[in-house]
Amino acid sequence: MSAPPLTGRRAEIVAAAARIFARDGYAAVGMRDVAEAVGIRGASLYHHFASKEEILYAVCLSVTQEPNEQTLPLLDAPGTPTQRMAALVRAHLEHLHGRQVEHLVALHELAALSAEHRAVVDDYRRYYQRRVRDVVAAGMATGEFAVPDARLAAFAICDMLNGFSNWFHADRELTLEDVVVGYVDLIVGRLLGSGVR
Amino acid sequence: MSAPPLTGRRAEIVAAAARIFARDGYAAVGMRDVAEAVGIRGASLYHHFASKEEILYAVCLSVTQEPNEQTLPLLDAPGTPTQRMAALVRAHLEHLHGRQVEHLVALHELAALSAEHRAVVDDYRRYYQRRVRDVVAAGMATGEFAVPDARLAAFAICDMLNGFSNWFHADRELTLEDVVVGYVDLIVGRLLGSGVR
DNA sequence: GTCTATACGCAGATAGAC
DNA sequence: GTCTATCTGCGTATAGAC
Repeated sequence: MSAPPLTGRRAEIVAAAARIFARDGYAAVGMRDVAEAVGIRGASLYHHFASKEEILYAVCLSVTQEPNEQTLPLLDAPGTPTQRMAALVRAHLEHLHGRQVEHLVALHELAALSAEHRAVVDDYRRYYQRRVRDVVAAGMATGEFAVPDARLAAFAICDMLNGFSNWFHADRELTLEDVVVGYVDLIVGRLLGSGVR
Repeated sequence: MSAPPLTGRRAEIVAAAARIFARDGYAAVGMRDVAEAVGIRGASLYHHFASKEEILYAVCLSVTQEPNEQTLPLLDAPGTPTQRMAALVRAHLEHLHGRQVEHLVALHELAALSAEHRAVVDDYRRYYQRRVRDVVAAGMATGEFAVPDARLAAFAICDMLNGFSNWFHADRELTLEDVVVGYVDLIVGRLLGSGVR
């Protein structure tokens, strides 16, 4: 069902491409640029990928398929909605931090995917959002969360989390841990919280 | 200092281009496509704009320069930080709603701008974010806002607001007014609020 | 698996008439 | 201000040797 994990040369190409796509924009990057970054010639890339778009697709999958398979299970673990949401926020931010350039590409270049690939990526994103909404609703049912509308809260939470990739720079004032602790508090403690701190 | 307002044919071209760029992605759209949408031939566009990138720049300015000039003054109006922030949230969402396709383009296609134009747009965005952070800090000083870090709260707020363009569809369950009321509550009442409702 | 060489289509931009 | 006609360069992708 899901794509095999990337290994060896393919993984190398995808990593290099993500970095360059994120910096210069997908359209401005040539196959020769990607090839140069891994020390081969442009034509050799076609031994590993059928097209430039296939490389972009692999980049996008690494930040949509992976979180669905690795982060979402936290929502099925034992614990209250409050605890599960806090675990999700932490894991989500830590994952984005490890794949920041890939995520930047996925945020900005979805339009360059083929219709088929775009649909796959969109499905992953929609499902993730749906699961977030479901935990919010679960917390509303237990009385832990005091928000009036789970849909709106889920949009707010996902936008906050994903926005991270756009502004975080490891070399500035804030550390990853600062953001994780701060966002767990903002999201679980304040945005959703019932006021009982 | 600021660009003259768009009028007549130029405005028509920018509006049509924004719609098509938002739907198909800047790179996938040809000058001939933009021209067709306003009922002229591709070459005729060059009477109005020097290049395709200049059209994109005009689109981006309409959702960065405009909010800075029209929405930010609300932060200088009389009233408490709570009141001023609530006014900003409403005005921001209403502005985005009126320029949704332009904003989608600005969110996704910044990489296609020239370095000079990109710098101008980035400056507008940074300044807006800075002003939001300053109101948050002002509310912290008066004790109205109970967040521990103004920077983090400002990122959260801006990402929530701007994310709106990505998911709002006028023909779905939520109306613009639903979102405005809901987000004023989430941001001013809950995220920032001191608990006194 | 990587190379050299090249095909070739597309899209941005120009020239110049009306 | 808009047109027709055209140039031109660039970048994906292929062919085929090593």
